[in-house]
Amino acid sequence: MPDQLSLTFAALADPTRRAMLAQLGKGEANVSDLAAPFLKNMTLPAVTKHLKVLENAGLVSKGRNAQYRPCRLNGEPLGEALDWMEQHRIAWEAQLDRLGAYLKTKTQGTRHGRKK
Amino acid sequence: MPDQLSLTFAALADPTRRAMLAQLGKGEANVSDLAAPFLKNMTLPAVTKHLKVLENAGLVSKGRNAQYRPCRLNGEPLGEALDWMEQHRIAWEAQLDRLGAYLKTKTQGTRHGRKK
DNA sequence: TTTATATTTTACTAACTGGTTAATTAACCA
DNA sequence: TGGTTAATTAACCAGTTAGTAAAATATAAA
Repeated sequence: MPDQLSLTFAALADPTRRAMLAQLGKGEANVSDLAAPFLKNMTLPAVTKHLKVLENAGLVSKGRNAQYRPCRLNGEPLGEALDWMEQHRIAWEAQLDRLGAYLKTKTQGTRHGRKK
Repeated sequence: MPDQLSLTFAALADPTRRAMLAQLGKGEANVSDLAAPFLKNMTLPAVTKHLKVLENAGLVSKGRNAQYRPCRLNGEPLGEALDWMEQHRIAWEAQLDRLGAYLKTKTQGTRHGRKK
């Protein structure tokens, strides 16, 4: 049984699932709404499976409304994954500094503006 | 051939690999240095394979020094993954707001330092 | 009650993952 | 030269993943 962080990252490791999450970020959606953009490329059961991965990772929860299953985002595990990355970002960048690379061109401006 | 973002998240979806990245964040390390903390749980070829996943995702690059293979972090794809998450964070949190949930109980304090 | 819509389940693939042991390559050291 | 250390490769296995087609379930609508 993998840890939560691994479940979350694994769930993110697929463009279909990332797109579904992005759409859910705009609000609740039924399975067929979520599936619509992908039905050119895959069948509905395939989408159901992706959704199941997102559910098992705790990123999405599904309700019931008649024959519909309205899905909504659960941001918490995503926040934990983001935390992990933020927590190590400093070290990566330090590593990059050691190579004298990327930082100037990539992380200026607002990108990771958080701290305090 | 999966996209870079998927490769990156897939590489992160394993605690051994995350630990290796964390160690590399502190500086270069040879394969056996990287392997040391895990040799109670797995063999060296297993570590080599994990390292290969990190290399294929472009997160780690390996040099040569005599019989050693000094590995170092390449933070760039990690930054891209972080960007993706940051970019969608707002939407997740908006979604949470809509439910009036979690934020007060879960993210008070420093975690996702966001507005009042 | 029948029919249509929304979604899931089942059963089946092919490919990938994460691990193993044993053998191999590469470079140093005596 | 022979031996040791560092790391990879090869061959194999069990379990998971991502997809399919076809059947089943659940609810609404006529």
